[in-house]
Amino acid sequence: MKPTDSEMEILQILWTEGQCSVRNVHERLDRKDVGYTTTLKLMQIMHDKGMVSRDSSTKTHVYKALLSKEQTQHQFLDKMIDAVYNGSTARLVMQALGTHRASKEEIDIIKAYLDNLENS
Amino acid sequence: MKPTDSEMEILQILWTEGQCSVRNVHERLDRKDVGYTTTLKLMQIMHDKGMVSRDSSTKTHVYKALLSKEQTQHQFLDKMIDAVYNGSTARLVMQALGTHRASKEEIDIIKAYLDNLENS
DNA sequence: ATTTATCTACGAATTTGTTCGTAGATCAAA
DNA sequence: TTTGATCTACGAACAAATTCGTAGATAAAT
Repeated sequence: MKPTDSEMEILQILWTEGQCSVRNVHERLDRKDVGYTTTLKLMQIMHDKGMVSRDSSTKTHVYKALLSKEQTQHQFLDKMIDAVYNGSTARLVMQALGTHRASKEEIDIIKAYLDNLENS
Repeated sequence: MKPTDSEMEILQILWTEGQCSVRNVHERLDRKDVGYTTTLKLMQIMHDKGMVSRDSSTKTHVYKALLSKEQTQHQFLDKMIDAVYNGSTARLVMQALGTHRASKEEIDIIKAYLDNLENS
């Protein structure tokens, strides 16, 4: 099940924070200001869908992401490469590097990574 | 204006084919079988939105993409890097390379590309 | 000329995602 | 123990995207 855009924003927060109350997430949600109950509802839906777990032993429930960050990102990437780049990873990579001007450090990291890939 | 998923599928076809009738697109649209009029309606909407041009001088109208392929891909990539990778291009690139095992040729192309980037 | 196939236009149903208001529970503070 | 702040639950409004059915035009085939 593919997370929606809003769900993705929430997952991002949960992945970095580890665990969060609704208010916690709501405060970190910088996007266009939206009511608190909207965030609440979204997270309830995510719980229904099984994307997050919920500890409801206290009044303020605590949520954790159940979807793996890597797997979810991977899933998005797959879809993107397929839908937008007709299956060519290289084309995506080059466009990403070309238009998003990575820093020298980043480039070096990537080169090292590539060397490693080639030698295995 | 950001194309929806369905619109993106149609744009892909238009980009590769150059120009298409609705039936043309409909036949190349492999996804879950959907009625012909659905495809028609989608393309009409895309025309309303200004994403495609339409030659209606003949009974069977002929459509062309108006959105640039590169620009649209770029736009998607931006959003993806931001929403899914917290803004880190390097992370996206490495995950793309890690899980989509590019060929040696592709890797070499990318390395050359990186060298070029660094020397400018 | 009539039938048949194919096309467009378009309203409307459906589905999915987002938003909020309200009601009731819980807890802390006055 | 009453008040006020904060929480959850949930129905419902709203919005956007997708789907299809039907009607009418057009062109080709019989």
